[in-house]
Amino acid sequence: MTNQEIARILVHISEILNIQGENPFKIRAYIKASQTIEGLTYELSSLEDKNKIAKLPGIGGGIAKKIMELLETGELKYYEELKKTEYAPLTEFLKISGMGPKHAKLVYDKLGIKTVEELKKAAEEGRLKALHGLGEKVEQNILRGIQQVQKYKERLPLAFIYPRAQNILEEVKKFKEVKQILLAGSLRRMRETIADADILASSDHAEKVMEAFVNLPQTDKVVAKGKTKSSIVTRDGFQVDLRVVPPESFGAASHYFTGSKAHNIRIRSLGADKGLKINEYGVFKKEKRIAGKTEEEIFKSINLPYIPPELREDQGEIEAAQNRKLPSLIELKEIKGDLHVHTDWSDGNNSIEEMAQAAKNRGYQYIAICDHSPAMGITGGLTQERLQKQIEEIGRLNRKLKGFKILSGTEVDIRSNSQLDFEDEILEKLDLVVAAVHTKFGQPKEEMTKRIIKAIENPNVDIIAHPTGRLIGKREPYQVDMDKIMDACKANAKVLELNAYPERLDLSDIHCRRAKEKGIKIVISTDAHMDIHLEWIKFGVATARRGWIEPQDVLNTLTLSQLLKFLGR
DNA sequence: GCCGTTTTCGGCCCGACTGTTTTCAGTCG
Repeated sequence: MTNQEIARILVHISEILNIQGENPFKIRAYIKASQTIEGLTYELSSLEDKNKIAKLPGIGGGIAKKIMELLETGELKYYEELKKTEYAPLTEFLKISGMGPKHAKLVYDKLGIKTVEELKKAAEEGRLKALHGLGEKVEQNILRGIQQVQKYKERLPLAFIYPRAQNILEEVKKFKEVKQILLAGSLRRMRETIADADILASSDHAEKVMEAFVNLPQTDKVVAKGKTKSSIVTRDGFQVDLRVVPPESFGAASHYFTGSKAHNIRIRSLGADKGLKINEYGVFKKEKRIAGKTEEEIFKSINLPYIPPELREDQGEIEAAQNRKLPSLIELKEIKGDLHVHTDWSDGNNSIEEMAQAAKNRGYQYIAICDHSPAMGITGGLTQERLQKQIEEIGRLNRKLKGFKILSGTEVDIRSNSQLDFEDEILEKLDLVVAAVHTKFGQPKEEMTKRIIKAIENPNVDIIAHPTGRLIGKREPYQVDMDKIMDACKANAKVLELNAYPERLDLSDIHCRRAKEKGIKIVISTDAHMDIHLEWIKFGVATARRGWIEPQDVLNTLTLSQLLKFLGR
């Protein structure tokens, strides 16, 4: 059983307990345990010493025992029993915005409603508002919530929300009452998917800002409007929350509004240990505010160095900060080139020269042209002859360009029989070889793992592109043993790509962290099919930062001469 | 259910907004 599956079961347990009205701290314990497991860089099933499970943060004897039962038998009696209880079906209701455990229990207890369909019908017929504690408004909210769930099932990709949220931020920034402003929440932490956008601003006239905010042209619906906090749904169909605090609280509020929730709980509880109350307005000793203007002040009040937003998941960053062992994360400005881009020679939209110029304009020293190989017929993959021609063309362009280098490369297909789609004779002539799986995703884990390892072992291959093949929200990763892949990379001094294409982000943050632990280099590449796609590098860097990656872990932080030396051609 | 050089029992982060209420419960982050 995978970590993902175990985590999902623990969350489901917490949801059932929640509706049953169990102790909230017990419910939180299951959620915390699930988060710990989701953040692990290794599979629990591969753990030799299962006694270590109970030593994981937030996991004690009780949950550890349950996890072991899941690992050993594939089942958990406690969970199976829980699923048979009458409230178990109601967890579906918790996905509906505005509906929590209390309302879920209420509609079941009083009306016997246990499916979303029945709930919708009852709301339409006006039977919910008759219940004690519910009214007209709640009934309408539930109806709207059901429609939302049906319309927007999943969280949206970071790269979709980010520019749109940035647009709204720019609009709000124009209000003259606004002093400071930033994107907060999971957007600031750069999670790969986003449920809603959080924006934080400081002002001495919060109510005026609220008024202007809900009247933005982007607003489709106003979900909530208060004195300091409002929520809208944009025409693009995602929710934006704006919170306004006084300028002297901006740092405290930035920290609070950035989260994660688990990180905040730890920080506030560390404050409480020192007799300090930490909230979004500041750090308070008794009634007296002792900090709050900047985020640094908040961390300092509990003797911690600044923790970058991307690390704030309570996945070890607080301990690392306490021990002064925080990584110095890679930054966008340290990227010196893009080592996986396409051109109009295959399925890209721009010429080699245009891509090179765009890279040069970004301040890069180099770019690697990696068009597809023949097996990728639909992409206009290059034949061996055309690849030879492309090498010559790149040579011509390089003589023309000053202070910039175009590397000739390929994204060669790893065929299902594990053969590469080009002969070694031509691969040898290239500056860089990126290999990738594009077909037969359904292969059994063993075969797929062997298939990729064979490519890693080819001396001409430098990089494995998008190593798990996932498309966020669209396609699950193919079955592959990433531990074995990483070990093969280590043994052969090969590099794993973090593909920054918005729907890929593959390697994931967790895999990055694993790769770092194993001492494997990664390369952050955009897989750009247009010059403007080079911009996506920022989402790749963000994902790497979430994976605790430092500049020395990343191939394309090398200068051109260092890179050529590394490639050794 | 977890956790602990104050503790193995008694704590467990903190506040805004909404709606249905006559002072607060529920939801959300």
